Amino acid sequence: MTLSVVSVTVDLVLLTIREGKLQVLLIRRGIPPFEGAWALPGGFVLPGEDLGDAAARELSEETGVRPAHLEQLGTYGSPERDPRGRVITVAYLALLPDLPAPVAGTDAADASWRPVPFTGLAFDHDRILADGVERARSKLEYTPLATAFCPPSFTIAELRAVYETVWRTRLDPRNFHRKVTGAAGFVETTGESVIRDRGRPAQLFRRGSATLLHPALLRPGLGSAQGGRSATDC
Amino acid sequence: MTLSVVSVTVDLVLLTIREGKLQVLLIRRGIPPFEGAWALPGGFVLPGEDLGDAAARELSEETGVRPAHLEQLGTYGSPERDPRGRVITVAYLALLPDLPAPVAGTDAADASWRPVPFTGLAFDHDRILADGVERARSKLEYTPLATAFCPPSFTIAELRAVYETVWRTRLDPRNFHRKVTGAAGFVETTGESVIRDRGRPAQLFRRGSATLLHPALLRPGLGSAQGGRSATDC
DNA sequence: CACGCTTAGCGTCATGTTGACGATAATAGA
DNA sequence: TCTATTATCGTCAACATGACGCTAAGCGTG
Repeated sequence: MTLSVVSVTVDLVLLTIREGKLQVLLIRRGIPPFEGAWALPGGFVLPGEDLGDAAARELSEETGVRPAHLEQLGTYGSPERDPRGRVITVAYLALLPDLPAPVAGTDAADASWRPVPFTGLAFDHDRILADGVERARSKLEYTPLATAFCPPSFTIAELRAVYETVWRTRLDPRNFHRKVTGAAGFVETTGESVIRDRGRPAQLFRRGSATLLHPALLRPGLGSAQGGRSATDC
Repeated sequence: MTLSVVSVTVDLVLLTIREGKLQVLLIRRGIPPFEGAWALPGGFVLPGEDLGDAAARELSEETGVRPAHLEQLGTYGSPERDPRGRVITVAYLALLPDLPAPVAGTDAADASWRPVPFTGLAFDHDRILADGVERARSKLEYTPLATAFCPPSFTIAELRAVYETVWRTRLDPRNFHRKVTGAAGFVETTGESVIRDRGRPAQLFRRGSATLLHPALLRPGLGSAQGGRSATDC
């Protein structure tokens, strides 16, 4: 049996909502291949390092934040994906609130948030980014992960803005309010209230303890069609 | 930056339903490490071979069947998972009908179907198997993948037996019939009918064209609890 | 300070989905 | 023919959903 020796990297799809748009953290590559192109942040897995630890380390290096949520997205290993040789990458997905410090101490050439969709990335990162966005869209349906985009306390309207931004849809504020407050463990009230724009003050909420939404918040529109085939299908 | 050179394998979680039980294909290891222990089938990725291709090749080698469905399950890369050194594995999940030929030309010591749950596997395969079973359970909810366990044509009762076996639940035959025939594109009638056990003859169906079930068939019982944290979470 | 603008949050209603379960149909075997 | 057994259709109450009316509670302005 021929033993294939390869290099392994982790790449991060870091999503946030800034200026009302879904954005992804990209770095501009300072070295070949794809010098000057935008790419997902990432790096080689260190010897003796677990994959999830490598992803958390990269996340910390890039943003300085402790991840509210970091999940494995998929592994990409096409033989031609890296001109330097056989490099497979394990992609991770994280959802972050709008960070106060734009991008903390980063070792990359330069890093910045870019609105998605964004194409022309190095390697197969277009595909990885697309898979990450689709994963995020679908996870908002049946998990309370939308709160990962929010600060510790937030209003229902702000949570709704997360859904509207990620799903690129408009949701009825009254029905949304009913469903969010009705889903067990999604959010819990803090007792405080604030005035965000104009109008009546809104209650502040924090994340609840549920890990799964019941009932789920299904995306409107797509009756039974869609079914975006993901990279993990064969 | 220290470049970590590792070996990459693919491992397969092949699930089927035999004798009314959910079973997984295991091989008995003929060489160290874990000589004599049961393990998931798998092998090294060949140079120049894509990950999905490697999984499909292993599947073909083990079972001789063309996969009805083969999806990436996750990647496992703990530094201690293989005593021989740094080996990370990309796990794939396939759901198969009860194969006529038990296990076709296999190169492994010996291979056989074992009922799940089954523990004591080599490496971290206990974990991978558990993740695969949980993935299969959850995919039955919102995809028509249960038909992958069935032969080309099947009765509603046989499809229900798939759900009952995988979910370890009992389902109401009348409600199940209504939901399956009501979900657009799940199954389509062939016009034929057969007598399986005793009783009234049942219509035969084949898979429909849908890739997503609408509405979904949710597992009964688990109100909002569960939330099995998967290996891909961090 | 009254008025209108704006957003929050509650209520209503028709429709669709779900679980529980009754009723009937169609076969084999006694 | 009768009975056991399974398939399939129907009914009903409880709940979820989308569309949308209505009131509450702030602000700014004249």
